[in-house]
Amino acid sequence: MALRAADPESKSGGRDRILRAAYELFCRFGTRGVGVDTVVAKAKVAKMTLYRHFATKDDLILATLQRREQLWTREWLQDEVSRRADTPAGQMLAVFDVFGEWFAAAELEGCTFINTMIEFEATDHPVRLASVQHLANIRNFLRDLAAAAGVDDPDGFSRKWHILMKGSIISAMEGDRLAARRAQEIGELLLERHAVAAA
Amino acid sequence: MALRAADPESKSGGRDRILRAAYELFCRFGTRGVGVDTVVAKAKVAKMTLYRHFATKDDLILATLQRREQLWTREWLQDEVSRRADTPAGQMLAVFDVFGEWFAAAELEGCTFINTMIEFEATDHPVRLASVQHLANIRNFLRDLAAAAGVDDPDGFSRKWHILMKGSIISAMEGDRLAARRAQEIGELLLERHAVAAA
DNA sequence: CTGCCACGAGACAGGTCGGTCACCTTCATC
DNA sequence: GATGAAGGTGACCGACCTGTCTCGTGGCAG
Repeated sequence: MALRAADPESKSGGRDRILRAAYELFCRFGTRGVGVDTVVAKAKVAKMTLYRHFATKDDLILATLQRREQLWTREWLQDEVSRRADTPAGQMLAVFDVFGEWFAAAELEGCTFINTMIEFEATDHPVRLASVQHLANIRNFLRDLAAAAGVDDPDGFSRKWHILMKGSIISAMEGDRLAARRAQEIGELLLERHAVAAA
Repeated sequence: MALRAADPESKSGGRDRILRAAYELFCRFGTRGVGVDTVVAKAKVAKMTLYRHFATKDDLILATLQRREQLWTREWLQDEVSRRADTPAGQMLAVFDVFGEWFAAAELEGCTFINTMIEFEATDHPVRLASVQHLANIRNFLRDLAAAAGVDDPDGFSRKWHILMKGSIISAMEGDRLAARRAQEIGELLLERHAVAAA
C-alpha cells in the first residue's frame, strides 16, 4: 500500500489542505455562503479528492468545527488566557482582554459556533448539535475556572460568564469596539459578588 | 384608476399576505433557508405578484425586518415591559421576565435581527445595515429607560444591558431554559451598582 | 518495464435559486 | 357589453448548488 495513504498526519496531504481552506472560508463567510467548488478552488484540489476524504459537505463542516475548537478555543483563547493571568479569577477576566484585541481586528468573523448554530435551524441537525456541544466545551472551561476561583455554583456562574462573552461578540459584530471592556466590567461585578477573592 | 390600487392599506391585498408569509418563514427558518417560491406558496399568491410589490428578495427581507420591529420590538417587548412594571428600573428588569416566557416556547426562533446580521457577512450589505439599525433601535429604548432610571451613563449602561439580552437569547437557543433568569440576576447587580434606586 | 493508485481536470446529473415572460381570468367602471 | 388593470398560472432563463463519473497523468512498488 502507498506510504502517503498510510500516514494520516501527512502535512501536505489533500485532506489537510481541504480542511484548511474550508476552515478559512466557512469561518469568514459562513457554511451556507460557500460552496464546495469554492473550497476545492482555494485548496487547489480536485472535487473528487474532497469527496474521497469527506462523505458530504456536512461532514466537512463538522471537521472544520473541530478544527475551530482546536485553533480558536484551545490554542488561542485558553492559551492566551493562561498566559496573561495566574489566578483563576484573573484568567476569567483576561478572557475579555483577549476579546478586546480580537474585536479590534478589521473584519470580525464572530463566533463560528454561534454562527453555525444559527445557520442550521433544525434543532436535531448533526451540525447544530455539534455547534452546541462546542459551545458547551467553552463553558466547561469556564466552569473549571469558576470552580477554581471558589464560587458557590460554578456551573451557574460559568453560564452567566458565557452570556457576557456571547453578548459581547454580537455587540462587537454590530460595531461596538468597546464591547469587551463593557463585558469585563460586568464580569468584575459578578466576581466581586460571588468569588472569594477576585484578581 | 382602480380603487384597490389606490388604497395602499388594503387589508387582504396581495402585498400584505406576502409580507405576513415572508415574516413567519424568514423568522423561523432564516432568509437564506427560504426561497421566494416557498413564500409565494404560503401566501397563496403568484410569483409575479410578489415581484410587483417588491423589487428583489432583499427588498422583501428589509420589509420583514421592519415588520419584526413593529410586532416584536414595539408591540411585544416594549408593550409587555410597560405593562409589567411602573418604574424605569423595574421595566428594564421586566425585559427578562418577558424573555423567560419567550424562552419557554417550544421552538425558539431567536432574535431575527441577530440571525439576519449573521446571515449577511458583508458589512456594507443593506440588509446587514438594516439589521444593525433595528438592534440599535432596541438599544435606544433601553437607553431611554436607563436615563429615566437615573444612571450616570445611559448609553454605556444600555449597551451593557443589551449584551445581557443578546447573550441570554443565544444561551436559550443552545437550550438553557433559565438563561433569562441568569441575565436578570446580572442585571440586578448592574442596577444595584449604577442606579439611584432599583425596582 | 508493468501494474497500481492517488490525484487533477472537467464534464455531467438533478435540483434549487432569484427573477422574467406570455397568456389568461376576474372584476369594477363606463 | 366593452374596456382596462390586477392578479393567477405555469413555463422559462441562467446561475449556482451538492454530489458523481470518466479520463488522463505521474509517481512508486514489485
